[in-house]
Amino acid sequence: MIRERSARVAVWPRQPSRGTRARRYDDRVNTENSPQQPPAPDIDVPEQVRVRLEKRARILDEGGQAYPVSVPVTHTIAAIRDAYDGTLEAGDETQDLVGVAGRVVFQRNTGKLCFATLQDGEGRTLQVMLSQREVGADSLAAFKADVDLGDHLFAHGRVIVSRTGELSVFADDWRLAAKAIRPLPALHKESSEENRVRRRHVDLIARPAAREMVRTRAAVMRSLRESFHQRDFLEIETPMLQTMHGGASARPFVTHMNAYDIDLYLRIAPELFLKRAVVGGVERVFEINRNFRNEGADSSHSPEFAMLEAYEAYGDYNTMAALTQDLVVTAARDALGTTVVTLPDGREYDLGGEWKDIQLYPSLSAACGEEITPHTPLADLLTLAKRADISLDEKTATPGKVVEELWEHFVGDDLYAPTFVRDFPVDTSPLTRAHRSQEGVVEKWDLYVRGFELATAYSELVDPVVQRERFEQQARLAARGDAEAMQVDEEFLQAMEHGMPPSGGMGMGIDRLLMALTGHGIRETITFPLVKPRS
RNA sequence: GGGCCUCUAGCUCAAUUGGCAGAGCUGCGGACUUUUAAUCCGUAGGUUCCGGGUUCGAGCCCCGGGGGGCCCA
Repeated sequence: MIRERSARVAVWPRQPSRGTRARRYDDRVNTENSPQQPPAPDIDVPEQVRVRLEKRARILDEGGQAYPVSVPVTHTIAAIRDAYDGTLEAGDETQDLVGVAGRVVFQRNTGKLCFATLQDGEGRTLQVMLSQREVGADSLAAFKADVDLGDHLFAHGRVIVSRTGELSVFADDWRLAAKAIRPLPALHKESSEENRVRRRHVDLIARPAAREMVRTRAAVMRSLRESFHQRDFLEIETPMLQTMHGGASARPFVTHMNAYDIDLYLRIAPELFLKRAVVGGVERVFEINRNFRNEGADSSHSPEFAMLEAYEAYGDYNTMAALTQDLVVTAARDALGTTVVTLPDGREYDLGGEWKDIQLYPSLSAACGEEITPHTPLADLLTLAKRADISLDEKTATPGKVVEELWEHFVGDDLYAPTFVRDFPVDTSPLTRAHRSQEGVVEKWDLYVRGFELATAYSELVDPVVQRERFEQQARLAARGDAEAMQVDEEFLQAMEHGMPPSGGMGMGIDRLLMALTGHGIRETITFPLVKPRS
């Protein structure tokens, strides 16, 4: 059995506070619950933390509990609100006894009658009233001495409504449910975005929008899975640690496996494994899981992000379009209750109704005023890019890459209402089959919402010979210094050689779906995004 | 990668031309039996992100570094 060293905070007996210097403690000292351990002078402790540590120690000293194993809760805050809100008038008292617990978010301690507002995880609140007449002078004094903002408090008593109309538990008994050592931030002021992200646990206590985002995200995940299950898709988990990186164009993270002494890649996409599952007969398959890309981090990119991929045998990029539209619209209805998204700036767009459907080359030609086709020479495209002030790495530039850059610059940013953009260049889509009727393009669409790419889908390339050629092309790109190019995945090619049925495949960024549905940045949609450590 | 902005008490923010580092909330002590961010009186709380420099004197000016944000690519 592995024993982990427990990290406990050393607490010392009450000392007279003298001077203005912050006290210190050493959180590496294992004191095994002893409040008698002397402080080790190592780390500064703010005054408020010191005071609360002293309260904890005193409570333990006096034989009380700062962290009881449980408290006898009989009702949730929500249950009491639901049962009594609107049924009682100011001053009404019931004989209904309840035991309730929550975090203390406001305290109004008057002389002989104290008020505390308890909050649950959803942000619903309930007032507790503690009267000296009801609980006794000693108990009320202890309440004032022991309970701080941020503590978890348990109260037992009758359900009443105060004279000013606030639904309350009129306590006949109370206990500390868990003592908070760190103070809450000021609840009526917004924290800085950095603090919100770095200390999301505090953000979730303090900010309703943070709580809502977590719940919206959960509702979206649940909705997506439900939509897939209704269509008889199976959910599987494919490897996150891969010996080759492939399935997308992106720089991978590299890690090392000691047992085999080999480098492994954190996956950039689950695509190749999901296709192997389709070859093996899992004909409707999806996965929702994390991808990792070793690229920049900004307001729309995170190095670690949640991805949905789905494959359907005997489907194509048209069936995937219908599927995707339904997934998104259903998720909006399930999570928001409407298909109309209202952005924080007041802007609105509707995910319902018909979605726009445009083609890449014609829409680019119209936007930049020049005819651009799959046959437009690279040199002409580069000239256009230069004129539009788009800087490119000419060493690794291909016609398709430049066309996509041009398209994003001239068209992509303005697409707020959902729009499918169809039929992409061949050389940027090595896993996609050639278009059934148009030369020089592949059957691929990108879905744009709110100015960014939300999803992409292909009629999948299933010809193993063409697939091998495309990989070899990628390998040549890699040799020219393109770090995003795919490697030749022999395992995957052999799987394809066993025969993959004609299929449609789709990938969607889950974080981006949340961004599209809520209008917030990616760091708000991810509960605990990666943040740069402080030095 | 480039440009611009930003970092001050636990939290949110001030600080005039370079001239004694402040407020509100939180904390601590006191008063108060119907409060809603309770109120009132008193009080404590600082490595002004870090390291250099200029200056009689730097939160402020200069150089370098770090964190964060926005815009561009």
